Amino acid sequence: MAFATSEEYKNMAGNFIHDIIDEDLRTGKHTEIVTRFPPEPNGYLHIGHAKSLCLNFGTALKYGGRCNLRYDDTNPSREDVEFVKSIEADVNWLGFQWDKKLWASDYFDTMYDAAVELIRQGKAFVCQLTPDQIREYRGTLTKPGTESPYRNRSVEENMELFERMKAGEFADGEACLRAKIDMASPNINMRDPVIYRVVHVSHHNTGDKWCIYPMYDFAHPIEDAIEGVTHSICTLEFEDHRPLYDWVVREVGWWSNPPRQIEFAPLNVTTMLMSKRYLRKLVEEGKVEGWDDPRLCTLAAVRRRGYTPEAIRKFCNDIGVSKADSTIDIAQLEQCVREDLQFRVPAVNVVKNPIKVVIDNYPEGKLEMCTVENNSKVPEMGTREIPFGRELWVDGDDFMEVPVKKYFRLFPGNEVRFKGAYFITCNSVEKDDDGNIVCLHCTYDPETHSGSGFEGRKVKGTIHFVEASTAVKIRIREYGYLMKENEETGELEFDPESLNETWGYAEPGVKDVKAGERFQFFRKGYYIADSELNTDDEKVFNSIVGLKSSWK
RNA sequence: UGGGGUAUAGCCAAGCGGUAAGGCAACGGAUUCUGAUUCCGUCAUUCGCAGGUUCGAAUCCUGCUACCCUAGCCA
Repeated sequence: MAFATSEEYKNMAGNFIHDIIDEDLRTGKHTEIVTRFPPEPNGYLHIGHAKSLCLNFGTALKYGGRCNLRYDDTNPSREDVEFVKSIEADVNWLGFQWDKKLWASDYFDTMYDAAVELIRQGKAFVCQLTPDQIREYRGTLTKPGTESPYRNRSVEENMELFERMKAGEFADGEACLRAKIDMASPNINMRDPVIYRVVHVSHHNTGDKWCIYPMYDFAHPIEDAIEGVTHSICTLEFEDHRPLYDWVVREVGWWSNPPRQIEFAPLNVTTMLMSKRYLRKLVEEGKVEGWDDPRLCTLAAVRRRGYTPEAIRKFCNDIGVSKADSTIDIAQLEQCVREDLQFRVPAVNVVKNPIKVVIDNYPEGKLEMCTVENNSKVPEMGTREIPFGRELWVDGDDFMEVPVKKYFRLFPGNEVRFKGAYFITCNSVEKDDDGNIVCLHCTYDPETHSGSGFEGRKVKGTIHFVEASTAVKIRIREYGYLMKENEETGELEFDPESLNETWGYAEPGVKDVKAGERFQFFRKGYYIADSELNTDDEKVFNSIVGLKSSWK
């Protein structure tokens, strides 16, 4: 496993969060930087989480600090430890190591004590309004709320009631603990927010010890404070909650140097939908193969699709961090993937929509081996031998019966280089009765073999081929992305045609490829041997990203 | 209609009173036994709009406008 290095982040372009940290370091407010990544275990991590991961772990790496992985498991009714394994695998795969692995539920005792402390100070009360009533009493965006009739209970009464809540004497929704702040606040989060609720559900970690659970707004600042988190980095939607976050750590009063919440804009990528809710729906409705369907934006999916952690980290560094709403073009992500792959992935000859070529002046039955580079940019990756013979397959895109202008691959009367082999001239096209191409009749020039130093004449085009008698048939799964723009509304919607299966031939060497190996298919882009579907008999490749091509 | 946020190129994004970095995309051109890669070049007289302060404003002030978030006992 190749973990991210501090080098990778030390020199990263500054962002406004690091400006704040630099200032805190300069003034001596902090000497060590502590961050955290706090997923709720209720789904798979996706590309959007990758940005948060890179920010939190990257910041810790940059400043030589620490970053904890902490599960925000304060609501037992919607979490599932099933997801824990995948979350940890994904964090590690992306290349990050947590300092400590923690659970919010480990702090339930402390949180309970903190709630009692607020009650003792007269800053929290047990409310027995129904959920509907609480909503009515809360007021609206423009109208202030009204105070709960239970707001002015005595400390003793609140203590007793809260104890009874804990003891299970109330059903779900019959009572809750609320912070006593300000029902007239223009910030709705400050209108006596609920901080503890009754949930009679067994918790994966604490079992049936509790039937009351803290709300996010109360729990999160306490979790951060307990762990000594210095900078609690989260997305923009929590900006309005910051006053409450600060209120909790201040009023509980147990921490002298409490954490600071800083918000950044969440990641959006064109054609990728980051909504966990929607992802779950697609999985449950069977519209996709699972959480790791390569069309999805989950880390498990892009891993299967063939993206590398290095490419994703580069992407996250490249896009920067700000508070402006943004949608990054998928092309930027794909460019990072190509950039990373091009120096570490070998090429393999593969043809799609194959067309048969017969070299009429080449001896029948003869096979010779041609030497080709595994990666033209990395000589250390060596060479391999591929067979050349009388009958070959070429890619459907490499032949045009009637060439358009500036097309310099195969067409009747044209001579091209078969990469690693000879100059080949296309003489005629043989067709069946229906007009379908049977084969291309060609001739080769024995003097033009690769490496022979032949300089007699030049050709403009170089194409690749697969020798027919040794060719391996392969299945190719070309993944688009899950969503496409509706042409009328412009809205993103599920694209049922985002998976296209096709087939082709590859050079014999692919028999030995192992699941998960990546290749550059000549002129076709980058592919990965599918780790789920690959068998000894059938090689299946998933598309990663296409090659750029200036020729249309 | 309250409160909170954000506006710099097609998409991101630096910039913090001294005359608009960088990346992606696009477009030219060179090299290439992959129309890839690589390489060079072009791409904001202007920073949402309107005023003001200043020798000087994307940066400071005033007033607008647009978009996002926000009324869970979710996180």
